[in-house]
Amino acid sequence: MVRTASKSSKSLGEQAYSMLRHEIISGVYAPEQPLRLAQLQERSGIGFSPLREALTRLTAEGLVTSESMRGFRVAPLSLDDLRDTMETRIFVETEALRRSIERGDDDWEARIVSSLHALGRQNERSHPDDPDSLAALEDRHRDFHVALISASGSRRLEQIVDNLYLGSVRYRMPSLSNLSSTPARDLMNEHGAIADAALARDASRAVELLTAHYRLTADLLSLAHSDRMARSADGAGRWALRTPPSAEP
Amino acid sequence: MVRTASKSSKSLGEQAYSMLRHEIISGVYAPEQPLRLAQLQERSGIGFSPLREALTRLTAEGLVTSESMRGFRVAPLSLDDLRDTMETRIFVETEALRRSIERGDDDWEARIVSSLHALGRQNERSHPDDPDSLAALEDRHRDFHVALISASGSRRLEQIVDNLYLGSVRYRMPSLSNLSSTPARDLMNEHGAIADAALARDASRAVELLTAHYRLTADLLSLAHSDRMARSADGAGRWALRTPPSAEP
DNA sequence: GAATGACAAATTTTCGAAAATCTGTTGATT
DNA sequence: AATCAACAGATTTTCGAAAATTTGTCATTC
Repeated sequence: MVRTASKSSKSLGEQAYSMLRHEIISGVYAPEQPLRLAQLQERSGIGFSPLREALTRLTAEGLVTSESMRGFRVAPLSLDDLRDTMETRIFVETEALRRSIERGDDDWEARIVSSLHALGRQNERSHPDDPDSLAALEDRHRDFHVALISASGSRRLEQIVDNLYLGSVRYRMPSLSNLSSTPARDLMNEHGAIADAALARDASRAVELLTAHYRLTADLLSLAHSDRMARSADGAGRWALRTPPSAEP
Repeated sequence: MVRTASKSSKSLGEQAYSMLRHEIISGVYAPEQPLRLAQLQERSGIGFSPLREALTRLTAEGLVTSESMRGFRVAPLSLDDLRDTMETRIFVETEALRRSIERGDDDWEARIVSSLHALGRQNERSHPDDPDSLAALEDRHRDFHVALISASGSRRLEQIVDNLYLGSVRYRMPSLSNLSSTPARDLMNEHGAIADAALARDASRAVELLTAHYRLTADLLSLAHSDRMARSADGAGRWALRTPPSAEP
């Protein structure tokens, strides 16, 4: 029913993967909601095999859970997991940042400057009501953090960072519109300060700023998340943003 | 052709997954060797769909690589990756160990004692010529290291440890027979010392011992690995241990 | 009324063939 | 000789139906 709308060069499996990944991240499906193959096929026009492949991959990445003969569900969210994820990010990314500051060359500096610039531009351009622009903003945000640690010299560390980012972005998306407009927080300033410290090769300051940045994010997201939990306790405001295809019993 | 030989309660996809995982880890297939569906179907009697699912999952876990319309291959091995993986293990596991020593309760201590004991028993029982006993030894070894950090309080950290273990075990397997019989190394003593320090809540000593343990492992594996690379350069001793089903051009 | 079992519906999982894509070869052309 | 197109064979990817499994219902029994 809903068009797939993607590049034709990728296999259907890849298309299904990016589609589902995007939909889960942006909260189209509620946590723990079953992902039924017939339903997904209906929605996307993609057959069982590619859908299954995508779901298997998402399961391995932690966005989806599966039980042996009972199919797939959107992975749950919890305050504990949010905290754990953010603290682990701090632990891993500060190390990667230290190493990058130690080893970074001109290209690394250039990547930081340019990704920070792109983030700023998208930030001006983005509007809280436009989901596409928010997704783009999220991508720029990710690019910046990737750039910061891109001279760590450890492929493994970078993979871990990427995976942890994926684990945390789900908590951010639904409240991004709130956050970016919160006057109490000037994200661009925080990012700029981190970039400055990194470029000045001031490792301890950069690490300090990055840690504060993530701790603050964690706290704000915790707040937003417990709000949501509270609200979804009464039946009124359900979580799913679009097309809750069939309410759960 | 080759019997599947597994519990019937699991889906074929799961069976295919554990089978392939085991075969790749134990070096049945050479790194970079293409894994052709027809071939795997022949070998296992399992259909395309479950095999594909298993390969997708293994790809997400880093044991297999895939290119869009060219199928799957066994992931490559390299000295750089070995070093990176081991250093990252040190970084992550020492932190997890510190936290476990801080937070561990009676159950944690019991898990350490019992897994160390099981490791010792399997070590006596194992014979270098029996692949099954070596696989069992490897499992006990893993259990012990998992037990050490099992009180870290961070699910994410534990997942990362598990994934890194998977990344490193491939380097160990083929040379396990050499290693365990090397007189220069008394693995059981190393493990015992680590366990003692952990149980005595001596964090810095435990971390020091664990680091030395992994560094030594990394060095020995590096040696074994460059030996293999050198030997496989001339055509004679190919890498694959069993059934190189059809030589690559 | 609770528990049990049998049956029907819904869903996942698997298979085998068809479609799409890649690889290598042959032969014609420049 | 090098380049290229067309073709055949091999391989991956996808589809749709069949098989296996779980879930829900309803009558029967205790």
